[in-house]
Amino acid sequence: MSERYNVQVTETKWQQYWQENQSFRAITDPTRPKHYTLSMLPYPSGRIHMGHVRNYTLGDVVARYKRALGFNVLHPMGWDAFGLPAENAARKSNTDPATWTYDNIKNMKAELVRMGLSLDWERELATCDASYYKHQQKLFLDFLKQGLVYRKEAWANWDPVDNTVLANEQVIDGRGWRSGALVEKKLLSQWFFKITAYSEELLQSLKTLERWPDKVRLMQENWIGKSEGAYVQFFVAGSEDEKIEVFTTRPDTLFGASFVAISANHPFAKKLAAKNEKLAAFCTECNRTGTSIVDIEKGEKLGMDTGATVEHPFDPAWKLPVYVANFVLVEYGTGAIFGCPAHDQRDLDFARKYNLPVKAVVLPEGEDPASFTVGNEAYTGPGKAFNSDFLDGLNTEAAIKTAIKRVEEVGAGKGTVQYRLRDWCISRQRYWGCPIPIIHCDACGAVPVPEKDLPVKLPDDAEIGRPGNPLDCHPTWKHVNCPKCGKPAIRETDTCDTFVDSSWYYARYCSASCEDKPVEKADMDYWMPVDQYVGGVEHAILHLLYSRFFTRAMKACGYIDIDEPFDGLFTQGMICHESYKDEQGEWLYPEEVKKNSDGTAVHVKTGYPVNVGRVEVMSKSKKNVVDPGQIIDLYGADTARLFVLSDSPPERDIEWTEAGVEGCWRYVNRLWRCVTEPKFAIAAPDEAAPASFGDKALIVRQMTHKTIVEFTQDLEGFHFNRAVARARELSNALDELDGSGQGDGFALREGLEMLVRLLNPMLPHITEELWQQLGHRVPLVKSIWPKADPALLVETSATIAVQVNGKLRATIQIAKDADKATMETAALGQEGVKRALEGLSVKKIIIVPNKIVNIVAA
RNA sequence: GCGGGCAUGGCGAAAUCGGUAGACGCAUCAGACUUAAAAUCUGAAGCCAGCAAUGGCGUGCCGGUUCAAGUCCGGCUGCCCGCACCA
Repeated sequence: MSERYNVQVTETKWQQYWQENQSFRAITDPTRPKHYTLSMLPYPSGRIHMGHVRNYTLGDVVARYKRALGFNVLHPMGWDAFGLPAENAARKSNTDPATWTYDNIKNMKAELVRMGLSLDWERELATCDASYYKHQQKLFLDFLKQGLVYRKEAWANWDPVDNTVLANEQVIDGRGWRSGALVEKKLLSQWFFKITAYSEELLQSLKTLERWPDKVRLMQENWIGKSEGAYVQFFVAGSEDEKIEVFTTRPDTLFGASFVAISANHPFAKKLAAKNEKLAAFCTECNRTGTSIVDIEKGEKLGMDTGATVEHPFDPAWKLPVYVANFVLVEYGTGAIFGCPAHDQRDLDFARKYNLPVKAVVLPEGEDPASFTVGNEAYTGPGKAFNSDFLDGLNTEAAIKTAIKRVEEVGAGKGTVQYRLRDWCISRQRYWGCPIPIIHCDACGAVPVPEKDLPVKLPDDAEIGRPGNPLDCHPTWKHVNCPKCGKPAIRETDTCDTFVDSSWYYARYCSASCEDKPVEKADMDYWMPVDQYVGGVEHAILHLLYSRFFTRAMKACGYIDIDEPFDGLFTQGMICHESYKDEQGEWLYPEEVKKNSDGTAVHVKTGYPVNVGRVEVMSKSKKNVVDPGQIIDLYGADTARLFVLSDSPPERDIEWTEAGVEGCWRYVNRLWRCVTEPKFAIAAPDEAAPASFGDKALIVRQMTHKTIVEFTQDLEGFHFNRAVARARELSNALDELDGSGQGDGFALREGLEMLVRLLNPMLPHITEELWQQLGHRVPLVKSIWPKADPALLVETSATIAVQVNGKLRATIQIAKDADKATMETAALGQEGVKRALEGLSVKKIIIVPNKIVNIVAA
């Protein structure tokens, strides 16, 4: 009788072994094929959560599997360590963001180590470390030289009480989250990355990303939002040269125009507002809405007639009213649109509200031009132009071309391509971020910090608690001399958006120890691109798009030769959990809540009732998180890993429940017993296969080899839940052996060894231990992935379903590839089939070899 | 509002080439072992009717194509994610 499985001892033993042997150290070696497995780097919130466990387990399975296939695997980890939560925590507990962040990193690293991840910790980085961000500052300066960085005014959410810029997240129902003050929009001079320089390239290149999910490519395509159309100018009536330019994708509907709408921040609106108090008030009101698109799109569509009119480009005598509208954004297109209510729903709603004409100019197929009208639903589809002068009779596609041609002929605009994608504003008016390396001089303007002066370090004595930007308020930090003229000047006090930090970390891992430049070209050439990137689907657009831009920008600066950083992408589903709020509306952690059997819940300490909220994505801000550390304490890392791999496909969202972990724990123990306490003697490690096998042993061997093939396919295809199910099926099959048949001992050893080897990427600790118990000296971490014996994969018979009128009436066992006549005879001979055919005559028999016989009868 | 996705037993799911719906597991129930419990082992089970054999119904809803639909097509409904200053 061998001992009960001791998780702690085994897991610690192998974690030490890996560390002592540097089993996962990746060394640049151009003679070997490489595989770069990357999981998205975590934000150091303090503790790992189940989403991390899922993400890193998926990545680790890939890394370990690829290592077993013989690849030189790079599998690094780091910390996305700048950001708002550190400032908030600092404010709350009166510490500084750096201490809070580094403490969190220390704790979380210990937890990751306990998960048994095959990471190369030598390459660990933290984005808040000057040794990282000094290179980021260098990249900023390089991009600046390449013309990829510029400065312009942009709107920000402004809290007038706290004197601070608010993130969209900090704007709640139009008010600042702390002060409760009504949020205003404020124009600030900010830094931008010129991502739009690559709009077309970023769009076209999506086609080459074959190992990305279609949905992510589609989302990015829509985000870039290429549209073909025209700029059209509307001259302001009664003015010689003043005009409003609009962009439209539907110039074919110009004859259906009934108004022009401009943004509250359009120059023309500002000019009019200067002389019109009511209009000025309306414009101010428009600017109260937050900067997020959701607020604007969901809010009530409002407009105000400016009293000004413009001339229709095809008929100067035709005058259209000009409105200021809250849904027209100055940063999109030209900040102005023309409204064609009959063929655009938003324009129609607007027209109905303000009693503007609705004139149909596109006739849907099959409609009569005399009777076709638009009610409260705009017709946005294609058709034939009518009521449209020279466009009459043309289909939509031809009408668009003809309209553009005419617009160009009359000098009222030109055909163009437009993208929805906007340049990336990287300025943040916050402390805990990478300082932007610029010095503002009254005489010289914005002067780059000389490279020898990098890094521009954050001061460690900034006051976080006060209103306003801590860097700006710091007594000394921002005061420097201009590098150009030497006169007193002021440092840029904006820091970088944290998306900048995470846009190139994957490249830095490859050259983690390089001190004098961001990356080493030789490392880029060998390791990049990332072969398999794994992360949350919530990053499908921004992070991935920014990283794609960064790679191109780094290429422009000569750091790298590739365009696309991530060759393969897997987006895992998210982990959801119920959320809880106390009576004051404060979020509560699950462990603070006791659930009653009737679904209600109370606070553990106070006993007060708790509101049970929806099941939603686990997030720190909502506290609906579960601590994986406790799971590992109780059951060990292997069980926790198996749990997140079992049951649900990795791309799907899952709801965390306590149930299920126990089942995985039982399986881990069952595996242990199968090897350490076999029901009968298994063959010796080096024993040759017997000359022949009994029926059961043969079936088990076939199953073993089939499992190798299918398990491997499932790993390749990221179907880890199926792979787990197959491993369990093989376990069940091995249990059927009793040692009485010929070759049972051999079949059992073979099956157990394969099981242990296949499960190694998922359960790295226990499988190493069992492999050793099975008498092997070379650990699995240094072993090659198993291969199936083709002779054992040949199938000799098939199970055929027999249907009568599409309903299953019998199944038959028949030799594989039996001919149709044999199948038909066998099918008609079945009792169930005869019964179902009683009183009917056979009309037709459909036979699919090796699959089905369907008898159609009436 | 716009863009993207998902929907199968009490629960997580499998069936990705249109061909036996529910593999594998969780929870449940019954039995074995035990003084007892835990652990372990054996067995049952989609739902409805029936002692059973068996029959009917079943993949969110409505309709279509097909010998055959979870799978393909059209139209809904519900839920989830992203929307540019959360990371």
